[in-house]
Amino acid sequence: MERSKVLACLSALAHEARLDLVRLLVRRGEAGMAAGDIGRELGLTASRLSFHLAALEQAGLLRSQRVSRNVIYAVDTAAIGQMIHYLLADCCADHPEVRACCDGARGLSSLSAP
Amino acid sequence: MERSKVLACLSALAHEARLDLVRLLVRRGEAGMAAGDIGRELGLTASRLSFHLAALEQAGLLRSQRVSRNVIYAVDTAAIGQMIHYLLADCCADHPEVRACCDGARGLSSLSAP
DNA sequence: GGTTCAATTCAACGTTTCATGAGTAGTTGA
DNA sequence: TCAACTACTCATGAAACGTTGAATTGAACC
Repeated sequence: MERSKVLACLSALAHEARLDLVRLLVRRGEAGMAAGDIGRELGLTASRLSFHLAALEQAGLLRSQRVSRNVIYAVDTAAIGQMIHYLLADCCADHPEVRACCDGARGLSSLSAP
Repeated sequence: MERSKVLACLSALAHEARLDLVRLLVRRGEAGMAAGDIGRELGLTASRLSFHLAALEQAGLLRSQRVSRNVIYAVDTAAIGQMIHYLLADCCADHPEVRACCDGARGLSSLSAP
């Protein structure tokens, strides 16, 4: 994944509502979810929802598909994975401690400090 | 790592100059780097540098230490790891494809498309 | 004490982002 | 075609962000 796209993804994820959106949609998997259902689930107004969905889709984190009246949204799990891969490999140069914290739970420095 | 802190980290990283800062400092490791040297390396003015360093430090991604006239900055690798861990585990519910893309290189959807 | 270097803080400005509500476009079924 | 429904777009104002240059603080050296 290119640098500019990673920045777009980070920017898109750096918002409470959009992190909730991704969290919800990841759990729905490939099947995805209709925009209206998402709005009801998360308590977002139609325009706010549309705004945030568009931001995530433009960043490449979501895909949408019209099905009759509804528009079904689903996460692009590969895009999320690639973004994280960029952070780990390119940005952090596969730093072992970053990997450890990422794979494990807390990280070495948290363990060494009481 | 808490949700609000993850949002702060994402927000801090979603900027070109700050991603460069982290990339540079990760490669310096524990030793870190003086603010002036960072500015020369990345071609940032003093106030811009200071602004971005403060943003990263406030998000908990950097630590600073005054040494004589200089202020030495170093990344908190555990914090980066924990942020990524949150994205993988909490936000993406340890989705296998996200993990695969993150550990591997490209991800399944990129492989299936030519 | 005074000077110099390093780094931060501050105010100002323009830009971008966000939330809201109203209005618009596309789809369905009678 | 019409009404009902779903989802999107637009205009507005408020808030946050990013850049700049000047002023300030802190430490070291004469």
